[in-house]
Amino acid sequence: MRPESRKQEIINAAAILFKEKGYSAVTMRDLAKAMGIKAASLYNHIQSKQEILSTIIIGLAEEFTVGMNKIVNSDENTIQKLENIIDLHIDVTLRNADGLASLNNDWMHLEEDNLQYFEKMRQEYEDNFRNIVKKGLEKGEIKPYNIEIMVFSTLSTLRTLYLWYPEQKEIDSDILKRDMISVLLKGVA
Amino acid sequence: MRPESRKQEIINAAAILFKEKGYSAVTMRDLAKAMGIKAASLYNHIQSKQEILSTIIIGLAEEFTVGMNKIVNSDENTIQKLENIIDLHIDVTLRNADGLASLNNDWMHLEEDNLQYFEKMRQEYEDNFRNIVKKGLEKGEIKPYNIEIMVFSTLSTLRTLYLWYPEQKEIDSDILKRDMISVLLKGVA
DNA sequence: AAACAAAACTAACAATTGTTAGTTTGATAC
DNA sequence: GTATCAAACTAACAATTGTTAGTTTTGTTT
Repeated sequence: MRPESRKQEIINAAAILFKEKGYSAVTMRDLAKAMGIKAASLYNHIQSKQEILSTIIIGLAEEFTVGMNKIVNSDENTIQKLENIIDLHIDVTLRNADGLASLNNDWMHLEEDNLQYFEKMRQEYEDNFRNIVKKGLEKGEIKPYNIEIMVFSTLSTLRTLYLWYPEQKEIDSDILKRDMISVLLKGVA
Repeated sequence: MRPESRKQEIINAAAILFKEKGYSAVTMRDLAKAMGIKAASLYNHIQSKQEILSTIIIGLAEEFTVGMNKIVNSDENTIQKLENIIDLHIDVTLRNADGLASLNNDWMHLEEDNLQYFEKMRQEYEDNFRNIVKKGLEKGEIKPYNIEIMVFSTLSTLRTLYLWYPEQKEIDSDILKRDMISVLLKGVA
């Protein structure tokens, strides 16, 4: 286990606090206390509170963008693509559940350039998702319900995984993937 | 349309701002500006910023509690009960989408008594939901997937409706209910 | 027109915010 | 043992925060 840089330790601690109270409610003094140092000392490692937030969010957003592009450019069928998207979300969630809280709830506190960059990535991600569902519907691979409702319900479940999965210590990640695919694609009734 | 009290107007304006930036990032001066008055004038109508938050959240939480209790105590079968829960969420979302943002994202900023009260209601709501699914599974009315995954995926979709539905002006609420029930209960594949 | 209440205002407060400047500590390298 | 450098510290700042006190405006009722 290679030792993390002090900067990364600070970012990890911040992600936990941001998850608990949100970016705006966490002060640099809160973060310093969590690290066992004084607030001013944080600035030996980071440039600003904003830098912490953008590091967390932009990194994750780029992970999703890269993952989605691979899936879009593959030659698998619709169902397999949807399964791979579910996989992607579960993988990222297992690796950085805390950061996903910021991605989901605090992206609007990003400043100018990063905010635009983030919104562009999110838009493209949703468009890619929507197009996969649309093509699957045309090819008859999935049922003819309203596209927006299918996209929304699937995406909102995957986006909220970070809140729920870390609590469920009993469930193995492979079992989660299997049952998640079943529930999202085949329904419960 | 009976004229709303000034207090209620302030609470509605606050809910919109809380939805956009979160409770902690909205200042009383922001809220005053949205109302076209000065911050100090707000205090002729409300007691504190905290009172605004708790009014929004506790009211909604009680609506869900009352609605869920009616469903639990009805003698309908599992699928019908799940349909009624979907209905409940859609109804509340249509009536107060802005307030639901606070319920979902800012409940942790409630203070002592209200925080405990809220957490108790949320716990009981989730327990009721889980028990309905569990009973349906025992009676063979729904498929034998992992209960937590079914509860979580359904609930996360319903809880996030507020983010999405107000944007979809094309979709009629009855059609939404029908397709939502289809997607959540019968799957897409 | 006088009285009253509702709702706005100005001015200020004490506390907290992110951040900077300058200094001290502690370990490693020479 | 001295130089070096990362990483901590103390002290302070200007701005912003929720809120209070006291006053003026506005509109309605008598």
